[in-house]
Amino acid sequence: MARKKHQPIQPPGKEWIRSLQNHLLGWYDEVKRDLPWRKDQDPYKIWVSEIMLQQTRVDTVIPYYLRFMEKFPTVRDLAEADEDDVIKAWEGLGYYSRARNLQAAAKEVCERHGGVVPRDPASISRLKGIGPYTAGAILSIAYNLRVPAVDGNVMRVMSRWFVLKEDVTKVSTRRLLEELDLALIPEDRPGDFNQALMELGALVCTPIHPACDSCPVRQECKARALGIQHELPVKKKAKPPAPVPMVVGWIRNHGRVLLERRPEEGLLAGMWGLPSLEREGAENPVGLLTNRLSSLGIHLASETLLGEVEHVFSHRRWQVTVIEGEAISTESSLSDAFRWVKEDELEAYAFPKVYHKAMRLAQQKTDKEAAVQGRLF
DNA sequence: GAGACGTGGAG
DNA sequence: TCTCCAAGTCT
Repeated sequence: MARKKHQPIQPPGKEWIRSLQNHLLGWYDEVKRDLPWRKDQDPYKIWVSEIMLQQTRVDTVIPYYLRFMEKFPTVRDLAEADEDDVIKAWEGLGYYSRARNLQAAAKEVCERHGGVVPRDPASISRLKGIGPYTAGAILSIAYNLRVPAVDGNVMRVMSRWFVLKEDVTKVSTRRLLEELDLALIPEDRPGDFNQALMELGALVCTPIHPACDSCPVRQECKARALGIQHELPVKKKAKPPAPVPMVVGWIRNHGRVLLERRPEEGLLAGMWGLPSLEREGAENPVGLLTNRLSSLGIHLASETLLGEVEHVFSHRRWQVTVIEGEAISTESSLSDAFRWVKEDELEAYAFPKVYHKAMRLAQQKTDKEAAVQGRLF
């Protein structure tokens, strides 16, 4: 069969593997970080931590993880929770589909697996949000099964060990590395070995300035021997986020603020925010928003252009014009996507970052106005 | 395979 | 300011 051809890799010998395992595990035993999800091998805890850690730094995850485990200590607590509470616990972490998928998978585990995280690759991989890396991580760390868990750290470290110049953003490269990684995992400590590999990537074999001089496996590293560790891994550059002009409204009436729920699909799916819409570059943002609101039966007594905030997503750059307005009346019936909420009850909602920025701007300006008024009276 | 999907920190 | 990234998955 015609398979895509990869750069040939010398299969490592038994001696080399043995030495690598000893150096890496010895180092890990000495310096591994004392992380909250490393206190035991509860598969649920490992699972939650691995989902949170997807594309997210350890330091960012820790406080979220602690709060999440306090709120949802077992897979059953999570399965039975209100979705809004789960999303609220995820507020600010990003990639919110992770939270929805995690809860959906928790329900699945309770209904079809008796509340026990499945321990076979096929079953666990069927759960929402669990891909090849996370499946491998949970199975090896929680159940000590000998399976690869290849993430960005592992790909970086291994591409340096073996001077692999394949583009690591390709699926085929990840699969090649999984094969190679499997040959390296010791029989007795698969979970520790996988974690040690990632720990090395996080603490020593870093993307920019790898600390080769203090690396426990520097003798095993081919890139280091050739002095080309900085050139690896090879990775295709991501496109910069495209600018998108937006209008967002801070619309009030008798101490309440108008909220809008975003569509179930796409960016910030299903989350609450301020009423917002895309605009073409040249359009008048104030008119655009007031038109939209009046089509909902919401008419404004006054409106003010407050300013701009910017928020960068991984693939989009929102350039947000923030407008403040006072609604005349709110008695018309709103669709489910809209809701008037008292200002002191806003904290019950899970807002993505971009709306917090817009709200901060609005409240700053509003406070300033109030201060001026206060001086006048 | 390529693009969607968040956020914050570092250099 | 800008670029790259951080324990990826889904469509």
